[in-house]
Formats: sequence, structure tokens, C-alpha cells
Amino acid sequence: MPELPEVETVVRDLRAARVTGRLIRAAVVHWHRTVSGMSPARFAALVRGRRIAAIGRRAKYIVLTLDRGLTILVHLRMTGQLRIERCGAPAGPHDRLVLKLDDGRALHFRDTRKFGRWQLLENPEIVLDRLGPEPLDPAFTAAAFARRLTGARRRLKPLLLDQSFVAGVGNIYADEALWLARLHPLRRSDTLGGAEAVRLFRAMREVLRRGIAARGTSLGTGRSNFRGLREQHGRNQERVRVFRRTGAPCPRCSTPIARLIVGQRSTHICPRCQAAPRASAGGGR
DNA sequence: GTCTATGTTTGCGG
DNA sequence: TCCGCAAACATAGA
Repeated sequence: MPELPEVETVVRDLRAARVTGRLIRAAVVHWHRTVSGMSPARFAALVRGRRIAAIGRRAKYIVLTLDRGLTILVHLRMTGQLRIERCGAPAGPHDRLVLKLDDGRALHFRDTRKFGRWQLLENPEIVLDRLGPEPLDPAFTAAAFARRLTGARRRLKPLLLDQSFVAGVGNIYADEALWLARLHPLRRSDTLGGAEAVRLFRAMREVLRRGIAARGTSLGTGRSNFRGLREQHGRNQERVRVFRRTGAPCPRCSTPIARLIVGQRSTHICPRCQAAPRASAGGGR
């Protein structure tokens, strides 16, 4: 579930909780595959005694910069959550990894589906440099985005979800951005005119900013849905315009929202506002 | 109880 | 280059 706005919310929560500057007393790994790239024992040994010098975000990664040249990249994938507990609090049934801090608190990583990953790296750039531009980076311009769009020949929806094309957009915000820009998810990226590309750029940024302002999207009631550091759910689900609103009226024209599958992902559109590309469903092949 | 869908990413084959 | 599919897993909802 967590996309850019949700990860950003967690990062801000961690900073507000003053996790920055804390010393890691110990790491306890309850599910070995949560640590990728090295054994849990090696991870724990390398992390112990290091200070968390900075907390940041790149795409959907939480970046914990440690002292003495190591960085932890945390990826929440579908169901990962971070929570602050008292040190000594028992690990819950889905807690996969715990960092014990030097101030009596512990950072618990809860991940029901076990897809989340923690990597400890000397050179995080090796991972992070493969990602596309940050959509909210002030230096990222509509012109640069338009060039990337026309430089690819792919359908818009899978392209927005491609982390090497643009970093941090997932299924919810891709559908919301395409609706706001009035573009069909099957449109091929190289068929966009200049005005359409600018519309998509602005729409993508707008829905991401709104998502952050609402502290993320928490759909459904399950425990594995997105929550902030202290279990707070986000508010963006109240502001979502098409995602999982099949049959509800389009906020712009009242036509019922339709659901289709694009690139194996469920996709929601207004069939009237988002005109289908002509010719085949492949988008002009 | 059974069946289907799921907000992510990666790697494979065509 | 691009697309479809499967896999990594567990749970919610019908």
C-alpha cells in the first residue's frame, strides 16, 4: 500500500518522534528474509552501536543514514509498517525486525505479508541511482517530464508505475493523476501533445502533494492497511476521486467510474473524461 | 468454509 | 523495447 505520500508520512513521523540521533543498541530479526543481501546475524552485528545520523526518503524507500558510512534502506512493499514501542515490549505476531534504541524505545517493523525488505549498504547509490526522478523535486520540470514521456513508447499507466521512469508513484496515485489530467491509462506516452504532458505532470504532483497533506491513503479496515508511526490512519481515502470507486459518479461529470485491468493492475477511470485511445486496446499499435 | 483480490517489486520468456 | 506472467506471502471481503 505505501506509495510516496505514505512513505513520506512515516519519515516525517520518525523525525518528529526524534528518532534521528539515536544510537542502535541492538537489532533483532524475527523473519530472516526481511533482511536482504546479508545474513540477519551480520546485519545485527554491523548495525549495533551505530547512530542514526539522518532519516530521509527516496521514492518509496525510507533511508536511514547511519554513522561511519553505512545506510539502511527500508522498503515497506505492500504491508510494512513502523511503530515506536517501549524497549522490552514483546514483538507482535507480524513484527519481522526490531531496532532497540538507546533511549528506552524500540522501532518495530510490522509486515503481515513479509514482502518488506531492509538492506544495509555502504553505497546506497547503487540502488537509489537506478530510480527515476523524484516527482516533487523542485528541479524536475514539466519539460523534462515531457521529454521522458515521448522518449518512451509505453502505455501511460505502466509507465507511471515504472520506478525508473518516475520514482514513488503507485497504483492509487497513478489512477488519480490520470483522472485529473483527463488521460486514458492505455494512451501511449509518445502520442501525448505538449499540453497533455504538462497536464499529466501537474496532475501527478498535485495528487502526491494532496496525499502528503492528508497523511496518506488508508483504504479498508484491515490492520495491514497503511498507518502512521502511532497507528494513525491517513485521510486521503476521503479525497480519492476514482481509485476503488467503481460505479460511483465521476466528480467532474457524474458518469459512473469504470474498472479495467491494465498491466495486470486494477485501474479506475471515468469513461467519459478519459477518452480511450483510438484503434486497438493496445493504444494505437 | 471457499474463492478472489490486493496498494510492490523482480525476473523470466516471448 | 515492451508486455504478460509468476512469485514472494497473508488477510479481507464476498
